[in-house]
Amino acid sequence: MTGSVTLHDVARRAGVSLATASRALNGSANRVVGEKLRERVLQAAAELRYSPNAHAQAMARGRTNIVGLSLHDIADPYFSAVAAGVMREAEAHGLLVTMASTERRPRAESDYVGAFRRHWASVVIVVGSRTDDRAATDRLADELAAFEAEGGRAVAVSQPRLPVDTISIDNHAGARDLGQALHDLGHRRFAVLSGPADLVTATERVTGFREALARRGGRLSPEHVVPGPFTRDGGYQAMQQLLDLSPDVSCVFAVNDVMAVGAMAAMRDRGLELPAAMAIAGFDDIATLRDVNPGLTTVRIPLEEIGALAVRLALEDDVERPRLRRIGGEVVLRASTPRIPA
Amino acid sequence: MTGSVTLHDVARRAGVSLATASRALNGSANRVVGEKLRERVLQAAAELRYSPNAHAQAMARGRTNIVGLSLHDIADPYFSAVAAGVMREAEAHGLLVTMASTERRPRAESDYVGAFRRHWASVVIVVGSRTDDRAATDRLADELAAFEAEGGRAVAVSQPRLPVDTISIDNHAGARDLGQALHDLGHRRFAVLSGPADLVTATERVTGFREALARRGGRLSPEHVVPGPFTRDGGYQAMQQLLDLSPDVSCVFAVNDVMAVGAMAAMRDRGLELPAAMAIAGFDDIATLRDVNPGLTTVRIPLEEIGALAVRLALEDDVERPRLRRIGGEVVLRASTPRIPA
DNA sequence: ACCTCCTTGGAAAGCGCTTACCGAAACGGT
DNA sequence: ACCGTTTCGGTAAGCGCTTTCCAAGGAGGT
Repeated sequence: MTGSVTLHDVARRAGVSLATASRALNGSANRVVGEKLRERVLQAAAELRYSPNAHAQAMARGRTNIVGLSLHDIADPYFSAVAAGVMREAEAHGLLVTMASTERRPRAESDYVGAFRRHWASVVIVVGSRTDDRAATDRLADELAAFEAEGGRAVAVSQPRLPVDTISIDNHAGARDLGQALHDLGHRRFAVLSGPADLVTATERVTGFREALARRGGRLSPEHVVPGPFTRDGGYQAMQQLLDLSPDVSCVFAVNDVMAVGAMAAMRDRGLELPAAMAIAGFDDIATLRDVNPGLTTVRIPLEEIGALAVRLALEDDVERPRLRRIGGEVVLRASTPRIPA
Repeated sequence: MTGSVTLHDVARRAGVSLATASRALNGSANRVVGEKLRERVLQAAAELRYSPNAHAQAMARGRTNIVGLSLHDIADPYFSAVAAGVMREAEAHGLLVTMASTERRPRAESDYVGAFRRHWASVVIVVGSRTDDRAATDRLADELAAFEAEGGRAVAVSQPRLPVDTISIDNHAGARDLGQALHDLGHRRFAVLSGPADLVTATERVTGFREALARRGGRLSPEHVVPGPFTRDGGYQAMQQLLDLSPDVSCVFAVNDVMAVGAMAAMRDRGLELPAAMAIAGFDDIATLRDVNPGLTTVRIPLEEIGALAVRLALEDDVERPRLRRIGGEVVLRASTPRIPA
């Protein structure tokens, strides 16, 4: 990096000192620069295409306007929706978002928080389901604590048990409501594509669903719970496995929309008619998937709003932390789960 | 920000000078620190949970490991796919990605490049279709030039006419190939949902498509070209408009997949059977939409690979710039465009 | 006319780090 | 035993900016 014009150059060209130039440019509080001088400085800056060095400013001021955002995979519409909310809100506050994809590697999350710490980010947001990996969670908790100890603000999304403000998606209640709604539609014989066993988000959805069935005297036999990756292909394969058992099932709950779409593809590839052959439901209400055919029954989570909320929580002053915000979901019934005639 | 431990603290605790501590920690080139001293420093750093201040390093080194990425809307799967590629490649090179959503505001792009410039980003990538807004394009070109003059590397994706390395998606050829393929399937009466008139990406796709028809002696009458926003809802509305004319059309080309899905929804809402009533094709081959029903015929663009390529181009040394890379698309025929019996 | 107070510009001290440059010690060759 | 080389630690000079402290000058009061 070379040839960049510094404040020094601006000051010289305007014939003033560095101090005056600095004050003229950021209109520093409780100090006023004379009108004509300020004019001169502004003009000089414009002529030179001066652009302040953010790092120098960060050093001198001791803080930055950076939001660090860590998520699993930006190509996943779940995360990109949250990211969109974060960015929208950050932009409204003049903050810049630095983002990292962990690709679900357990250690990456804490590594990235470390990177954000090194950058003196003012806010760090980690979004992504907690896993059972105890060591990784501890490391992350440590790193976040260190970050906050240095004056930063951290918010976790859907990762409870971290020592910071947390936005928790009520997977249990959402799945329970969904289960009840499906039961009310007349379904009795269920299967679940349950995702990875060590993903808390996935297991909460399974247990919530199971609870709903239990309440109504229903059942969910173990062979009807098929684990697999949390992805489209995971849903596809799990569904194939399920179909290989040719089970007596009228309705399948895939623990997220992307998996549900994979499952639908698997059914079609077997020549099964949807939704006649089997009803199917997902979770999340991913925007891009609202037009699949038949329309996918799901639980709507306000993902973008959650991202924005995370930023707002981080920016609030004079509150006691950590806080916990619980976000509920809303069942959305669509054509993929038709009513079963009594 | 306060209470952070500095290199000074580490040096003192290890009983060495700043220089030695610094050298021990980043194993600076051509200078070796004695084994036991290095050990001592590393241990002191670990004990204190030392985390170097990235801004101080940036200042002292005169460069950073930041990639600035500007795109229209991260929630749009097109952009999130490109972003995923950028992040994957950036991570492989130890770079951190700072991202900004312009929400399609013409000025935002240059503003953000300015912000990246202030941060001494080593790489800036701008992705998003160019519009006809001449003033905005000029400003952006200026800002990018200034950025490169200061030693940064910039890459534009699908925005030709910028004075930097450019990855250009061959919309024209892709749409032309698609048009030919559809013609070969037996379609003759076409309509196009053409997107915004000032979006070059959209207009290139329209003209490419039109060219294909012309070559085969086909036609595309003006009333069968319906403009509208580049979004799902834009596709929905444009399709409604088209259907209101109850035109004699057998195949509709929506200039991107998201619009095509909106168009499919509009058809369904009118009770039309897909694909029997009308064939439909899109563009991009968005991964999340590969499982819609009926499968959407489209032109596959390697979006993620394009993002990764952008980073690689920026990092290449000793090449003459600016360069232009043209990326072609590949027609993918699916069930949404059945063959018409002769 | 003198003094005080306020306004406003400048000098300089950092912010935390890297990296010449310098000097001391250790080593080997003769 | 002496001198020329290495080796390796320390000193200090920045990197570009903000901000405190100081000083100079002008306004206003008596």
